[in-house]
Amino acid sequence: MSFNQLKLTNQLCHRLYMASNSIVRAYRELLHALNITYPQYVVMMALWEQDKITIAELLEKTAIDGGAMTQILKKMVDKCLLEIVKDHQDKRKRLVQLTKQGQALKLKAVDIPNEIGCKFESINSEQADQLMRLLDLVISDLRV
Amino acid sequence: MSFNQLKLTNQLCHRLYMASNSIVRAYRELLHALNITYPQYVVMMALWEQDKITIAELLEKTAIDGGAMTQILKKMVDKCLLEIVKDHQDKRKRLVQLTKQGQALKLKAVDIPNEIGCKFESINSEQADQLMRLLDLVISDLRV
DNA sequence: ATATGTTAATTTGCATGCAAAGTATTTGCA
DNA sequence: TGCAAATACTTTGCATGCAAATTAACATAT
Repeated sequence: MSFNQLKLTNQLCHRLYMASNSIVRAYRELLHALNITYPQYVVMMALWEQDKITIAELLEKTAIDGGAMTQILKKMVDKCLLEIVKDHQDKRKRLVQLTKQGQALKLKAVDIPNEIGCKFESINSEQADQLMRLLDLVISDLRV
Repeated sequence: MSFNQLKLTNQLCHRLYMASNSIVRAYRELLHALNITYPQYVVMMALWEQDKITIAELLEKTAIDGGAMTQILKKMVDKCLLEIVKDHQDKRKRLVQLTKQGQALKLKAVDIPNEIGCKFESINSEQADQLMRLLDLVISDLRV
């Protein structure tokens, strides 16, 4: 691998780091009205799609760290967005379930994707698609 | 914008979030031997390229948050990797300068880019280049 | 049936990322 | 000259991300 490519890889990683921070910052602004953070929004998205799933399934869907998830869910319970109930089949497991408030928040969040989409002025549908495919390669390569 | 594209944008953001976390995790492993974190490595990269610059310039180069930078530099001073000296021209400014140890670490870090590069098995040079260009668009669009 | 290993979650400790408030300095302008 | 606005940083408080250690509950092999 050439020197230039080595430098490219380093720069690529730095760009990914910058882009991710930018994304979270952009969402922060929009989510402020809903009083949730980006990781909390990701959790809500997962639950709006499929409610009453185990924490393990939620971890799988969101790719959020397990240790962080415990804290995040705790805060969301405090906000009355969801509740955590025991699984009587397997007492190790716990099920995450939206409250009425949590379900209702979906309506308030309906414009978020559009508002985020509007920020991507210079990226068209094909580029977004391509970017997504490339990111999947990165994620897949880095998965041990 | 169609529903599918809205969903795509959301997924794109999530992928960026996942990819960035994966990158930092991958570096963590490699940087463990050097006893520094990824943001600290980014600071070192900037200083190896140009030493004795102001904190503002370092913020510009690294895209690290100002509040975080103060803490990061403090830890790096504790590790004797760099020192912070006053700028006599403008007493508001402070200059960041590598110590001998900080300079010497460059040699130990010489293989890092290659080791990271090796992890990207399924991405060739052109794809990396393209990914970088797309990320620049994202970063640019999200910059207020 | 019991010891061992595996799973599902939580806890802890450390390092950011970021907004907002605070502290010096320096500039710019009336 | 004098003072408000702009700069360059630091501090504080809150929310993760992650590794490592723990706890509780299943699974399995012997």
